[in-house]
Amino acid sequence: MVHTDGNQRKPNPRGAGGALREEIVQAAVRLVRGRDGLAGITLRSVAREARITAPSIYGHFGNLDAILDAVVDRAFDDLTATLETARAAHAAPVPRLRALCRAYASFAVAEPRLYALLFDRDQVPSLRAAESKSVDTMPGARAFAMLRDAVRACVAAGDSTSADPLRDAVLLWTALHGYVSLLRSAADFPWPSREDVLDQLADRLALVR
Amino acid sequence: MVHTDGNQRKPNPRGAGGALREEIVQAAVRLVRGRDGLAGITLRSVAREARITAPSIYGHFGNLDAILDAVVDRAFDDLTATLETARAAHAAPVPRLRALCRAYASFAVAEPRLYALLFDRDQVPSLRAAESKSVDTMPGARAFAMLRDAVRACVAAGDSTSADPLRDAVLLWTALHGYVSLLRSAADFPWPSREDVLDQLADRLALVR
DNA sequence: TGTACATCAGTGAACGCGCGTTCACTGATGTAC
DNA sequence: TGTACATCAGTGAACGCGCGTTCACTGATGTAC
Repeated sequence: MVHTDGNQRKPNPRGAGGALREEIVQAAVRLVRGRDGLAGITLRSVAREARITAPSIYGHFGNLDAILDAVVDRAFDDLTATLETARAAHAAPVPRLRALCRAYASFAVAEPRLYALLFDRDQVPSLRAAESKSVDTMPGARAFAMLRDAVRACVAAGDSTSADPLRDAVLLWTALHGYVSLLRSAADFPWPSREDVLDQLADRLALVR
Repeated sequence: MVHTDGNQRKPNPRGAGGALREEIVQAAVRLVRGRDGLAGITLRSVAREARITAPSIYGHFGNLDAILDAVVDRAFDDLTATLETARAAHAAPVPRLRALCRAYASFAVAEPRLYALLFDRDQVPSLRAAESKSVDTMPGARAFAMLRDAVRACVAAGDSTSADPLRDAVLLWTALHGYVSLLRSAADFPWPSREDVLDQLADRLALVR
């Protein structure tokens, strides 16, 4: 007996095989968010979480990596949505840029294991490198594009002296990523306040006047 | 038969049980550096790499995490040594600071999986958080202290306008970490040249005149 | 100097477990005639 | 309207494998007498 209680899934109706695919992804998301993070994820553990048997996975995903790819796409969607909400809340370029930085950090702090899944994976063994995706089709492209556009808007409004907004957006992104990554792995470190760190990074790297 | 060839270890001499401990650590380092990184490491794989049987590990380490802790310490020693070499090569504060940044990035690029082991581990399930180490006793303390002192030296020499060198060293460290981490996980990204990124980060975050 | 014995360093067999994957199957639902 | 059948969605048993860990052991080396 796989399930601990007597509840038995009843199969999805005929045309709705895709519904289980969605349930599998959601189960994997729950496990990644959970205490063990990536370490606790196996094909069988995802099946248990989704309350199905392990072989049922194969109808929807070829292997565990395919499931994780779907989780990555989902997490990038969530990150992008978070940033879009922050962007919509501010019209002036500089407050908008700072709000994006805060939203980025908030997402990473609120969902540390989901965030780590996005960026802490070694890319070499995956297929993504071989596909040689361009920037525009990279999963995080929309998120980065928002940051880049926000820097450009600061320049256009005369609030930034940046001579190379694209490069400076890259600098800001790397710094944001480094900050939230180290917050997680070096939690004991005597960090300055989050607002201070984020505002200083944004002001200095985007060359805000 | 565990070994593929006929070579049989001959036990270390009486007082030299510690020699095997060292060989185990070195074997684990080789595996972490190898293609599979952390994913390929098990207690048995370490034993195979060290050409001993799995139970022999227990004479020297309680479990796999204890071995990895030793690998982390070793890697931090290597990182620190790399930084010390770079520091010794320059006397003037600003060139010295920039050299430290370049050395930090070089280490991370040359040893991506070893570097990831240092910082990409989730700290929560480990014992390190519970030990509540202070900054001074954190494994990477010496490395960070070098960066901090380099920023302070720039201020003392009038080459930096930083009003808070400690905080600005933190900013620089986070940015360096973010850069080398993303270099690994987003290798497809159209990165600006490494020299440009590193010099801009150092100049802006350490407020070099 | 000899010899019995303790200690050290590591081996080899065995265990139970969870894993990925395969295979034949079941039972409900839609469809052709 | 019936009924045979195909298809769909998922089950359950089984497999071989590598894992961590235990246990009794071996054989070399040092030590007490």
